[in-house]
Amino acid sequence: MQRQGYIYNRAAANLRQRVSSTVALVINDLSNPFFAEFAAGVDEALGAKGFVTLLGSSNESPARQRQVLGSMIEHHPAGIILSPAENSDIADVELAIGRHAPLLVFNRELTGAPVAGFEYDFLGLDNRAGARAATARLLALGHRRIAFYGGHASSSSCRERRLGYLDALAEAGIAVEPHWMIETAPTRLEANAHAAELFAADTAPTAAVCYNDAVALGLMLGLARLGRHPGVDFAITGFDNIPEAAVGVPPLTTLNADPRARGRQAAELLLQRAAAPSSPRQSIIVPVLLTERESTPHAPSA
Amino acid sequence: MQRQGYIYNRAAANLRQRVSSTVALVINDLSNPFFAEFAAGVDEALGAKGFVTLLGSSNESPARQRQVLGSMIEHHPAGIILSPAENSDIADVELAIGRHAPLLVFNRELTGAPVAGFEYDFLGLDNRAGARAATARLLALGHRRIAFYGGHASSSSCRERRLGYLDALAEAGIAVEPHWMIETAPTRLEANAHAAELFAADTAPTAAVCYNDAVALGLMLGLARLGRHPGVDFAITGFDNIPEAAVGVPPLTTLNADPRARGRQAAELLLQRAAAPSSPRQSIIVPVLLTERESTPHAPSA
DNA sequence: CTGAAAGCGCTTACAG
DNA sequence: CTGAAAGCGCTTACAG
Repeated sequence: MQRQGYIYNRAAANLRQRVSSTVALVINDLSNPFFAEFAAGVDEALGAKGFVTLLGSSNESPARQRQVLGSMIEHHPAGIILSPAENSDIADVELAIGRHAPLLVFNRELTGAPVAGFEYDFLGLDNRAGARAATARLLALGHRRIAFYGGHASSSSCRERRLGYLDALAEAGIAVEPHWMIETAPTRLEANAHAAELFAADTAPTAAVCYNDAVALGLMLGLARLGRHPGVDFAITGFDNIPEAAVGVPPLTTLNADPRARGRQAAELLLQRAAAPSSPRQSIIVPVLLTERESTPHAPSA
Repeated sequence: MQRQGYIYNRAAANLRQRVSSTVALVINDLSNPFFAEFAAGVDEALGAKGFVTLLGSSNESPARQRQVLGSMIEHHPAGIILSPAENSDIADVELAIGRHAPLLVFNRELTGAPVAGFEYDFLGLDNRAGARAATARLLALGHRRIAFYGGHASSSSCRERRLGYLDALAEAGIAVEPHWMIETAPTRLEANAHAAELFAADTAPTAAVCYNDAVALGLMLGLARLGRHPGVDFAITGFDNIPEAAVGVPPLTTLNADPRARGRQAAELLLQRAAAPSSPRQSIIVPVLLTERESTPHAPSA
């Protein structure tokens, strides 16, 4: 049959059968290893089920995201997996895709008021419980002055992680000093630059729960610059468990989000949803587990 | 028109018009930042021209790559951008996609004998000239014992980079000691583990040209473990200029491959090709420029 | 059971 | 210039 170079035309078949063999994947930032791993996981699971991934990238721009979604929806995908750009509105997304394909939102909640009749599934990390576990571990190691370092409070994941941190401190009966909560862009560079703020007052922390691994690695550099020794006289935890975390100096204690597994999970949830469009929407919050490495020494006995 | 939720069916339009608005992108390893950036660049440029990216991932497996290409080709893309898995054969690729879509190969040459009538464009980096420039710079800084560190000699990019290194040393009239060429997997972890091999003989190098940035960053950790101080008593260069290179300790002198720009370039080349299917095939080798940072001190004056 | 016809949602070439 | 018909490559429901 195909010895003469015949190639099956799946688009024609899909048109006739009124089904789709594609799934759209729209990512806020492919150059972030966390999302790149997620995309790899999605593609892996979709490929295994015979689906092809339509890739789109929003670069954290809601305008670009709208455009990309609009272009994707014209290919009538079986579903859409969206890791939203910061500050992307429910109403915007609804406008772009209508109700023509099931939507799975990953990692961040959409902002704005719900739109009547527009529903979607959600897959996210248990940011609050994760940050709480990291903070609790530092408390168990004897730390009493613990900072929450990095991230933008405008992002839902940062707010949730801060809550978990506050939960743990409140439970231990510790009042948080204002200068223990330091806001930075969630990048290595910015985290490096703000390290000195931790030591601006005399109730300086002996440990920091960082917003994510990039921030934690940046803070390590910043501390070294200030003559401190992370993993020796200062304890640091991260969030995500990116590959660099294990090979940092010192190796970083962090929360394991396993983005590749999340990608596979997202793909499977979406395909289930596509098969059962009217069953109730789900919101799945995945627990994240602490992976202990050498960056979290005991508190100084002083 | 679309107030009532009408959505244009581009697949039907493509079928009727006998054109395609998709391009397939098959990547060997999305979790490598270099390729993730490349993918982001491709998607960006394709999106701007109204094309949608079909994403596939081979995970460095030629078998999986064949399968992915087969599944992509059924969607009749306007073209295929392939960053091949290691050891993927021309004949294999031809079998999977036939001559139904123009092919652009990125970064690595396909292996095996050419297949008559099966042609493709190629976009790659000037590995040889790049490595040569890095080596020449180390020579200019006074280094005389320079290693080539990391990478698998079975990969064409590693062989090419080694040739550039040898070019520069030969030009300077320096004979290479066997233990100056150390093979490791191209990862941070492996590069870290083999650092001691540099100092196994008494003609130990004072500098190393590394296969890529991951290897260079790993080697830095390994040197620190051995009580050496990269950027002070040992010079290191990388290859790629991944984001981590600029924020390492010390910041890494490296060759700027700008994968995102390569992605945009690949997309544009492919669309040109799709518009002019019969013009002669091109092989474009992009120069890579040295970005100097603090990891390359002068040779010790001893 | 086999084979010709109708139809998915578009676009285009052709008749009125 | 407008409107109905044909056709892209498939699948499916129906006639023989």
